[in-house]
Amino acid sequence: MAGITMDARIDKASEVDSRPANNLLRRLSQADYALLAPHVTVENTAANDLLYNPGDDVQVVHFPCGPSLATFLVPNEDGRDVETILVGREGAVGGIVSEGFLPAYTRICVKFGGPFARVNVARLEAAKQRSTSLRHVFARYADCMLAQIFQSTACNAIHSIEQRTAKWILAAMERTGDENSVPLTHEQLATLLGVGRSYASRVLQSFRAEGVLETRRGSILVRNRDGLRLRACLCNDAVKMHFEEVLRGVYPTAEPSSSPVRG
Amino acid sequence: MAGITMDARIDKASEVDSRPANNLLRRLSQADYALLAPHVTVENTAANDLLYNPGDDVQVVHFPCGPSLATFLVPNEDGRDVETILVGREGAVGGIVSEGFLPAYTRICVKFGGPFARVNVARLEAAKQRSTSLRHVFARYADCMLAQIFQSTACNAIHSIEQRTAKWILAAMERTGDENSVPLTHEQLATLLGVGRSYASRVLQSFRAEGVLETRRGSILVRNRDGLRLRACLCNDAVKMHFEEVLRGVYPTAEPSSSPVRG
DNA sequence: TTCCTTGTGTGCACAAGTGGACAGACTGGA
DNA sequence: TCCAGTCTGTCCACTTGTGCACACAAGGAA
Repeated sequence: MAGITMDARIDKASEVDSRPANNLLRRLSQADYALLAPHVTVENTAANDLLYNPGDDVQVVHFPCGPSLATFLVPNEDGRDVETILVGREGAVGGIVSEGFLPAYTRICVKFGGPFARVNVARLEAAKQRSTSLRHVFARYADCMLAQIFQSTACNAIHSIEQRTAKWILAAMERTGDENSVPLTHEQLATLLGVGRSYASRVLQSFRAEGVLETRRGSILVRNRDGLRLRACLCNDAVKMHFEEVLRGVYPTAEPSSSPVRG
Repeated sequence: MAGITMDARIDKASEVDSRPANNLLRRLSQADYALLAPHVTVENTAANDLLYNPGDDVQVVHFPCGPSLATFLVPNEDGRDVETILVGREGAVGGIVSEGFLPAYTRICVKFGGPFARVNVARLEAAKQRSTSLRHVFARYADCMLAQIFQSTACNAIHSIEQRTAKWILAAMERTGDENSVPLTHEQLATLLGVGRSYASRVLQSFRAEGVLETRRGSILVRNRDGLRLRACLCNDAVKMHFEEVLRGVYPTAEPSSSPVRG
């Protein structure tokens, strides 16, 4: 514990690197993370795994790591779920706002499979009670998540399907860190936007005609990211700005945050 | 303080009645409310007063009382704000999720004027630190508010303007306690739904043709509430159910909660 | 009363999005 | 290698919603 400054710095750096690849967890101070560390486990998930169904007791917070992605689905009278927001390595799902032990309102679903860190919500709440700074990080993230949902509400009200399609693809790529592909069928894209499949195909077709992307069976390859940005609404950017104000460095940047190794 | 049981009971009842007419404040135990009471003030507002603009530091929690109504507006690139959720006497606005002292993401606007109770957010947070039960009431409300926004996101994605119009009118009436009128021009209705004015007029016209409502210059008179319910999506009900599970009795019922005085 | 502003009803041409259909193209597994 | 199931591109008729225009109605101020 009482190492010289240099050692402490090195310890801290390597300690952060050994944490799960989730920006929220990595944002915590060493002391704060130490409160959680004994209760953190990591599990692998596959696409379409369900983390919560409406009405489930929320007892575990899930932190997407690396390229994993979760979404909140709102069930609908026809049985069609509507996808609302994406959560990747910048955040967490489950009891973030409610502080747990309440019935889930939405369904939470793994969109792109991969590792998720898990912490029991009671352990997290206990840690929040012990550390103000830890509590604040989570309150700040809750605020960012709220911003994301608000923006999404507005976006669905007024932006065209073309804009929303482009937005969704960019948002997914930012979070996974994948520079140019999204593993998604037209059908899945249509469902998550809440639109008809044939129209989704047509939008992709128009993007393809303009050289913005290519389509493969089951995936979309982005060829011109700036072109896609031009066709997207600004909802992503608005949310990103709020993240930067409230939780600087947590929102994934375009540059892969992993290895800036040169040489 | 050390009165006999009977006196205490009477004290409590009258004490609740003397609180501002906000269901969240009235839901608090006497002890919890006592922590807040010294810091509660009540102010009158007029329609279109702004409580927060995006970027403002959130320092005060506002509790709509009686028929007052606030809305969260998401600013848009064209300058058109998009209205997202309504908050009436079942809730509060400002720092509910963020716990304050962060820049506001949305604009918060008084939709229908009237009294609002105000509490400094730092005072509220201090009270939450002292009382677990008080903290839980607010965490539960935050969860309900989140549910409301999620539902709104889904609603905007898939429900028709006719359904959303009916939903909005019903939601506003539930909250104000006004049994059959909503003070709104077609223009305002259109703006808050994010649609064109002429189409909003046409939807109202069709409702009128079916005997569901009448229109006056600047207000809408509901003639057949069940008919309106039939034409609305079920989003209101889904949110209401979550309120009942999580914060029973806080969501305003159809019956005016005020004076069940007989004789 | 008269004027002037704001709100309302409606017509029209057009854009956006739906939902069903179907042929052809991929791809994994037998 | 072939088959079956899924995914994709495109067509079509139709509904929903847009945006603009314009005449008329209501109601407060002078």
